[in-house]
Amino acid sequence: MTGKVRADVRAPSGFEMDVEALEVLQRVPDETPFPIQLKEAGVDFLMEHRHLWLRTPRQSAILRVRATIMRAAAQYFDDNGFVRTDPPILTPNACEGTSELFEMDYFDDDKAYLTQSGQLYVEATALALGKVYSFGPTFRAEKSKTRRHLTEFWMVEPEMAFAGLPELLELAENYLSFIVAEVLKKHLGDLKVIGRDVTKLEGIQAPFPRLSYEDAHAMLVDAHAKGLIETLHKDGDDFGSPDETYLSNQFDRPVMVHRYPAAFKAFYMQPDPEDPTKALCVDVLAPEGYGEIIGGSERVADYDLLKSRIEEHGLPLAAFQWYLDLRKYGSVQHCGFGMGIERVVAWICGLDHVRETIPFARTLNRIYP
RNA sequence: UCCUGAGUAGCUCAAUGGCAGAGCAUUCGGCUGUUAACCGAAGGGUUGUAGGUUCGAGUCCUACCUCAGGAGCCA
Repeated sequence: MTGKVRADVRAPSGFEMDVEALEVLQRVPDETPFPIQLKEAGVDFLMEHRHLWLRTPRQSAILRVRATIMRAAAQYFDDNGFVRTDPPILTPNACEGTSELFEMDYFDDDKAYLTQSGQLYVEATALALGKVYSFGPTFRAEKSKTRRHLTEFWMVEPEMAFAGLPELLELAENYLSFIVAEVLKKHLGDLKVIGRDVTKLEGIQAPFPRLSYEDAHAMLVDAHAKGLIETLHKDGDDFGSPDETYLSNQFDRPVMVHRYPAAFKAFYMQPDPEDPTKALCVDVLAPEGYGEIIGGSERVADYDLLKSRIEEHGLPLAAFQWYLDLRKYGSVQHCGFGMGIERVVAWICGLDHVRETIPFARTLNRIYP
């Protein structure tokens, strides 16, 4: 359509266009009308028509916000001395275990796996370049059917040499604050279309609350005594989803839970020198029940300790030889975290499910379209 | 893998064990300052699949399939 735009108080937008010419580019047959109505529809139907669902105002708005989040997620690091070093997507071994990987044949005799994290590789580039990050798709073959899980999702992973947990916490809170600010700067209109309460985002500014595992445990015991959560948290156990939801709901900005028991954490996490049963790690829990959006830690820098950790976890030493080399030839303190883009988009947009945060979500039961 | 719930018209949903319906969409007619319009009419069904109980099953029973979101695990 072409024509002249004029102001008109009767129009909701304040403007009307007087059409002077109209050309039909394509006529959709009446018998097969456009399948998506601006009415309520079921999840299965909408996902089956994801390629057309994208044309609705709300879905378009979400993808515009996602694009800004992805740009901001890279820009912050680019502007702060980090070098982008993307790790391989095809990997020879698991990062932390082998149970949840997508496996494929790699030519004649070998197996390859789709990466579930680039972390081990960015440790290598960090020890070469200082401050680095990676940003790309990752894959988990977990049979998780929840509003927070995709089998294919995008992760951004910074890694810093000569830095430890305190620096990592600062990085995380400044990083998230920057991303939220960028979205608020550019997408108030889109957030309105999405129906997001932006007052919840305006307060997302560093510093973020810090909560030790011990203090978090105490809060959960207290909450259970008051009947606010069903199951009693046992000291020394990991937090369950309901625990994390409760904890995050006690704060109006992301809460950084640190120093979990090393017993149930990954083999590469550095023990706390003040209490070696704890790991120098952090989970950042988003507000409003959106769960863990960042997980990170200081890494084991010592060769012998790392080697014994690998053995304790029953992992094949041969596969980690190169990773051990990083400790053999000039090892220094280093740390990093991984942030799941889709969970951040879901949180910032206030969505019910991460499947709306990515153009074509891959989930346990769907790989079409 | 486990738990819970749901499968009825293109979509969203009704229907005490007793004639399978409504709104939206589609078609036709009317109306209209509309923007998820409004008024009238029409067409549209193997009630997820396979068995079973019953005079009679969308409804009750069994198995299976599909989907949902929760647990576990994770970002």
